[in-house]
Amino acid sequence: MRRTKADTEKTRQQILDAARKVFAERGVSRTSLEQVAEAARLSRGAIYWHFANKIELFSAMREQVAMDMFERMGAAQLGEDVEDPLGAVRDSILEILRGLESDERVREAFDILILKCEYVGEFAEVLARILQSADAWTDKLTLSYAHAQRRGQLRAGLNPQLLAVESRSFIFGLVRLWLMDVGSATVRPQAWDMIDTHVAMRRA
Amino acid sequence: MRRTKADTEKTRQQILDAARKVFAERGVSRTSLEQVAEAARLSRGAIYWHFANKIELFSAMREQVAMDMFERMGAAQLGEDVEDPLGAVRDSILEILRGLESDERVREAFDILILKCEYVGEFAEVLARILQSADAWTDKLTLSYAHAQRRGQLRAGLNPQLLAVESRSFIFGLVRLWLMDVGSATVRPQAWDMIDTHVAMRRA
DNA sequence: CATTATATACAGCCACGACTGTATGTATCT
DNA sequence: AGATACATACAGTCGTGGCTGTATATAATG
Repeated sequence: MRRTKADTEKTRQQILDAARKVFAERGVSRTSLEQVAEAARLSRGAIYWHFANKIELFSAMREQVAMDMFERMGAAQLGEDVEDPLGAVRDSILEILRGLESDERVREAFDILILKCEYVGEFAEVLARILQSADAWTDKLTLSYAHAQRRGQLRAGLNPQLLAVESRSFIFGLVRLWLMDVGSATVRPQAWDMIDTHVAMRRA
Repeated sequence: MRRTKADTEKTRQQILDAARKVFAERGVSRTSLEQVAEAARLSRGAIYWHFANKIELFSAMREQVAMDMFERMGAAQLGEDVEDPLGAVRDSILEILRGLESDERVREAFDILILKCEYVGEFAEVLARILQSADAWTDKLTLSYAHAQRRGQLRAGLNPQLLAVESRSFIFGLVRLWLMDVGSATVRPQAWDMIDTHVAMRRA
């Protein structure tokens, strides 16, 4: 059966895709590697060959999507001293929402990370990494707000650093509520307007 | 050994307290009822007498703390047409943070609900209830913002309803980040100032 | 270039422990 | 005596990790 290196990589990707799917459906802890194998139309042997155990699989899945999002966010000129820093902030936030709405992989991954995973034991380390990349993003936000302040775009009496962490909190909560609101009752229809309001309040 | 009804109720409370503790330590799914029993210095028989299974125990634990928080929040005059509606909003939000910092039971419960639980299967229903009570709180926020608008306290061009859901998102995110920030590195020291900033931006 | 040796990439089996739910035993209260 | 409030014993299920088997790719060798 075994063929080329490309096939091996394809198998690995199959496993990652299947894991994301099953994790999102059944939650991480309730998912057995047998179930992942079945979804990938492989055996547990294949999974154990590519990943040492469930956490390594989980981490790999997470990092892959994180890289995707990182690229996506990089498109917005967050942190750079552009003409309209607040516009960059807005674009950056909107990009997250766009990822949630358009990309199923992103949606599933966020769903797992926020609602279908218990951050305990080995998983606690994953939490630290999430916080870490969130910090990096916050630093960029701070820069953009500082630039906005220098350019007189910012409302008086506001601290760029505080604005950044406030924005981060808002977005964390927005994503969580967006995911919780599966019935599209209250959060999802208003998400875009919320972001506009969020940024508008910062304007001078 | 166990005689009066008060003793029975005490046993029940012991179980709930032990469950909260162990859930927070090991996560809900990794916690066996045997471990809860051990922490409560009882046997599994006692747990199965008071609760049908793990979910019922979990739900009971959650509802108890939710009631506590509900009372606590009721103290602030949120939704009422008071002299300073924005102050009521601020007080209400601060009360949450105060609960997190002062009451270990609240802290543990939020920790479980936000970071140590997978909302899958039977637990998905719990999520719906959380969203529900969050909606109720959002309605009160909307009222307060509307009152603020009528009293000219609100900045021009803002929609009370949008402000309310934006606030809700902010708080959800704040609580989550506060819990994630166990090293008290970035979030916790700035939490209070963030809330002040959050409300200040709404002021006319 | 053909053959051989070895590493790779899985599939399948098995032993073990952990947890659940229930059934039964028992002491205390009413 | 009956109901209550537990403790204990038991059976059944499920997941893990390790081990074995094996077919194929890749590298070494002559």
